[in-house]
Amino acid sequence: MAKRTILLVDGSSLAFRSFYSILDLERFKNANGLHTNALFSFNRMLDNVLAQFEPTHVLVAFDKGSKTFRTDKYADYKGGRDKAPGEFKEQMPYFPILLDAYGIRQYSLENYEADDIIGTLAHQAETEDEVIVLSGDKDLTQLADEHVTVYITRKGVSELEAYTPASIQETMGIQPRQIIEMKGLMGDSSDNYPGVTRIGEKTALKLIRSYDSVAELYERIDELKPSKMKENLVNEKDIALMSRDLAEIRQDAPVEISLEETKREEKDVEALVDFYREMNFNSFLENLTQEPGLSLPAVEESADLPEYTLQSVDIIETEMLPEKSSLLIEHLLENYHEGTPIGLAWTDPQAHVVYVADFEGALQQDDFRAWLADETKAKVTKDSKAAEVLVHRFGGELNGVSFDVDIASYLLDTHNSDQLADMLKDASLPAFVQYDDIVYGKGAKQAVPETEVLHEHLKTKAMALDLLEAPQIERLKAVEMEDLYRSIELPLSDVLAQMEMIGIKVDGAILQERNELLLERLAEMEEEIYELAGERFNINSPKQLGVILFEKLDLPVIKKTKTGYSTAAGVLEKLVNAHPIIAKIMDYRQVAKLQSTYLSSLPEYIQADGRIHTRFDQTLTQTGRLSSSDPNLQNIPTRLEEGRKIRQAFIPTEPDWQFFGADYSQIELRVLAHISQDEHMLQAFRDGEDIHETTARRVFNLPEAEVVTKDMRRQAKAVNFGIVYGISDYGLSQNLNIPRKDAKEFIETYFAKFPGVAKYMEEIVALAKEQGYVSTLFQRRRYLPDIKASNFNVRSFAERTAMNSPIQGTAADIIKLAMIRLQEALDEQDLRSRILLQVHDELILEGPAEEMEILSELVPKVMESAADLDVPLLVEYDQGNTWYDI
DNA sequence: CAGGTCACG
DNA sequence: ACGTACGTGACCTGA
Repeated sequence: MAKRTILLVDGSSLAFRSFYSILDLERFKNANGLHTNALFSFNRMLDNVLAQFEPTHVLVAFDKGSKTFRTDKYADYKGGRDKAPGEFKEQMPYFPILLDAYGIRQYSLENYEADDIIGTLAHQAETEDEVIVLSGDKDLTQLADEHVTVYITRKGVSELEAYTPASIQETMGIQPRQIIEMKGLMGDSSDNYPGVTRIGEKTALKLIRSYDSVAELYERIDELKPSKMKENLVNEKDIALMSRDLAEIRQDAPVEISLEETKREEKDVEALVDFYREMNFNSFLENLTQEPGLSLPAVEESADLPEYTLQSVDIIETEMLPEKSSLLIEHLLENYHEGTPIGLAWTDPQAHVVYVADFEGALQQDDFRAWLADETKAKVTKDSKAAEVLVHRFGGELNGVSFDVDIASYLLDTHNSDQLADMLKDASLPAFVQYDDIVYGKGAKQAVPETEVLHEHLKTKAMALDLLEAPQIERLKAVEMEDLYRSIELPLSDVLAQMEMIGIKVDGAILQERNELLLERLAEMEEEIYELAGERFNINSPKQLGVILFEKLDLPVIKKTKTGYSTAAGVLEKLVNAHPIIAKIMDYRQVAKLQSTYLSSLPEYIQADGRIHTRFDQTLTQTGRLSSSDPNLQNIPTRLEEGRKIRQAFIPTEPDWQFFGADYSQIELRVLAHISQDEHMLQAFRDGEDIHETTARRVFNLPEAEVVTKDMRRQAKAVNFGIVYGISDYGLSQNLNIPRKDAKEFIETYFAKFPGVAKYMEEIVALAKEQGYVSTLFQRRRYLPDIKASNFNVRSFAERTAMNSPIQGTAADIIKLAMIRLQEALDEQDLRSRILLQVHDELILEGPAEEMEILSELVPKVMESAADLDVPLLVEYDQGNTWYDI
């Protein structure tokens, strides 16, 4: 018989470990909302293990129910355990499917645990077999012998530690089988059986080393000197014998499967593909295609899908350009402001044709350009903003966008992916489109496939757009977001496209000059810091800095991170009087940030037109805000003067133009006043009061005549921020640098003084628990799957999010609406002024100096009237020659 | 590629 | 008792 390598896996233990090894429940969810973290982690571990050991035989054993012969003997066996979370349990039924697809046998046995199945089979192995036992539970190490090696997972399930008789002898000084004896004496807290009072691992080991076993210990109990320990041993003999019995893994369970039957079968690639598609495990899918000899089965096209024909065209005839169409501009660009798309496809949904063409070639044709620009020709798109920018960059204009599946998908659930296959599944359609990562690869391996493959992919994607529009509209209607979609998000996409295309002019020379200056300064600061530290080290490395501060200089440790000492700004602030090096480091950090993130990087984003074209992501944030990237122009420094100067490099397009900035004053607190209907807050805003001052006056119980000091206002301001964020005493105490108890009192006083706000906070959390989501004034939704989580931290986080999201999200809705109306007004009045940037609660425009007066009227008017709240919206504005000046 | 840090609202 | 303020993106370090 050929040598067998037999892998025996403790499925129950490893499934559970896998769950806790990736606790990102949000990210690991498939399109149906099923959590997939345990399955994913288990699968990854399985791949590693199969590759490492190349077993010829594999069996995965599972527990069967919670009733076993052990619970018969001791009712509390494994009692007192927390119930497995629902997020884990829902994944259990899928382990068998995964393992079946892998061609791996599974087994479970009434009244026995997985351990016993493994013990029994390991025992049946022949001497020439190599047996590998894999578990997350150290109890199984008792099975180790000459031909059985036990591997226990570490660090989640990512590492394996081998246990052999030799290694156990070395670390514990006993034989593997004696682990049972040791457990008999010490018990096991996780399996919840007792052991002898006051005997822990150390004592148990000592006794077993001397007496070999529990049985022998009691035979020779007289050899023990009288002691409390001896008394306990004598008194609790029954317990010791029972615990020993519970600890022993059976090697004679009535297992009805033979080792030979665990021979591995071929992977069932089709089943695995189905499984991975269902779970959205794209990386596994991709790996599968790269295994030699395997070809990915085509995604099945369901019978009830319309048949489309693919037509590749060079010369585009007018009859190929329908009244209504789905338009796909395919690109692999990280940043669509540079580079060239790899393809173009559009549909004729009536004729069931997908036309595929070369993007650049098509844009050189007048008929096609006219069709793109014709706003009466409706186009369903995916990421219309990118499409618009790309068409524009290649000499065309895109009008008539009637639908954007990315935006719809995002509104339906902010967690949704941008992959068409996922959207099809969400719409209960067959997911006949391949994932882009699979067709194109990802990272360094990304490449354009051969034409036939590319065209087929473009065809299915374009078809998907045709099919998705109707169901997505239906779903938007069903959740009352069609209005948000049509009145805000879709028109906003066009406004953002214009803003991105216009870009903002930047004087690179100013930045470069300043960059060199700061580089010199940094070098000097480094030397000073080395001097004070007494050695050279990398100041940018929190790890090295931690060693210097908290070991070498022995400064008090204020806070720890997962990996070591925290050296964050808040910590350094507390240490500033403890050592002169601290101030230098704070200074260094500030300058280094400016230098690396802004001064050295921004010039690289200046394109040939002398302008920076950021991208605004409209389908990313969980609250409805925009985000900006490559570069992020929403976090250009302003709070500190030194950083704020960077804004001097942002200049208007023409010498006689100016910037115009307008921002909402306290928009989030105004929204809160409106949503909560707190009478005091409403009154304060209606009376035009300074909200932080009013808050201070109420919280500190100041009579009319008394003045609110700066410090009172500062503290009240922090509380107001905290309220908007979903306050916690700890957070406030950190922010104000006050004891947690004081912060707690602060919050209680606040809620007593603003009972409407307190009521809102309670009600919104209750509502979130009831319906599973919260919404903004404009019906934008954020689902909060964790709102009922059993884990305190996870649940608390969701609760704060429930309080904050309607506020932040409503503010986002309002400014979005303002942007659309403003763009309309600018167009209508034929102004040359234009919107350049949005920074959450402010808009930055540029225009001819002579239009500034008009803007001073128009912009605040449009912004203030964007929403009709029960408090006025107030907009502050300014104009200037650079961004610094507004 | 994750974690720490820090820039913005 | 738990260990956090809400929402982002970019840079650096060091596995």
